[in-house]
Amino acid sequence: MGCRSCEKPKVNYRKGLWSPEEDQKLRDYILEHGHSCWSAVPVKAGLQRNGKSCRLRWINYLRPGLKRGIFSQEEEEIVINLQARLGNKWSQIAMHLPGRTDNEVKNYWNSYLKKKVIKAQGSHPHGSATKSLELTNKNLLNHKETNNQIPSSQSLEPPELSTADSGLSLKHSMEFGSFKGTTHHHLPKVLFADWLSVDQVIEQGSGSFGGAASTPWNSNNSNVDEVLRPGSSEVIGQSNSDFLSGFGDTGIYDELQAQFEPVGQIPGDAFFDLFTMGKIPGSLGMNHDAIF
DNA sequence: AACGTGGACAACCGCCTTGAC
DNA sequence: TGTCAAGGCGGTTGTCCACGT
Repeated sequence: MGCRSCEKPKVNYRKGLWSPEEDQKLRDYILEHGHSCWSAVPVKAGLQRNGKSCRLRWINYLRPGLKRGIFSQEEEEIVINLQARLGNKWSQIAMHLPGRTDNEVKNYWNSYLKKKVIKAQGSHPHGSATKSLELTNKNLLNHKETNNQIPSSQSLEPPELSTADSGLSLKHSMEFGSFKGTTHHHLPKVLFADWLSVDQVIEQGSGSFGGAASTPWNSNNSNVDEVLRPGSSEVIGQSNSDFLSGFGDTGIYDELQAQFEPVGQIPGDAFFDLFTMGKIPGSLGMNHDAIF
């Protein structure tokens, strides 16, 4: 872990929100060089941030494959269930939710799900397991029975095919009729990663895409590929492990880079309205299905 | 229209773990 | 084997924005 070869110039690190320009610099740098040493990234990328901040920004916001916006019913149930079993092990919980970060899961829990669970417990004061949780476990059991893909209480490792499962669930959640009503009232955010044509990347970079093609998430399983392929789902076949970390094949990333645009640069009125099939920026094309 | 309030989310802080030296 | 620095993670805080008064 330690990287003593890294230079550590004393810098007055910038704090606070990241500007689009900073995002651009960080993304450009990582796409070209990877991040073998986070402490070196800000220096080499020309950022007045510390390495930790860069890492966090990349993982939580810039990393390809991230899914933003409203949690689906299935995702919500997984969070509730795993939180009940694991406690606040957000990174572990996030492993079961492809495209979600621990920070996002944590925020969602703290701002919404926790209250929901407490409320459910309040309305069902008898028994530790609330009706909602019972339902959750039941649903998860059903998933497991049918797909054998949902984390069991015995194995808290990310299930090999959980992306496929989530993919199915998420696909289901995309159906208008099943769209979950939550307290969220924001329009879905669209990130640069969301319109990344990942299948193209995977196909072109098979085996060389930062090891992505050999991850359990998408290896040896055509179902995963089928489910996660743009057009059928919304996330790319990546786990929440550091995506693209330490890669060296810049050819692929040139391709990626050409497709990326930072979210901060998206005109506010240019969001693709999934539900009304409304406006879509011409530059985006339809090869991104990741709206949420 | 102005102000206050609360929710959502981004980012920071601090601790722990890991690995190089 | 001990020390140190980077990475990882969970808790907390800060900021922005929508909504109500």
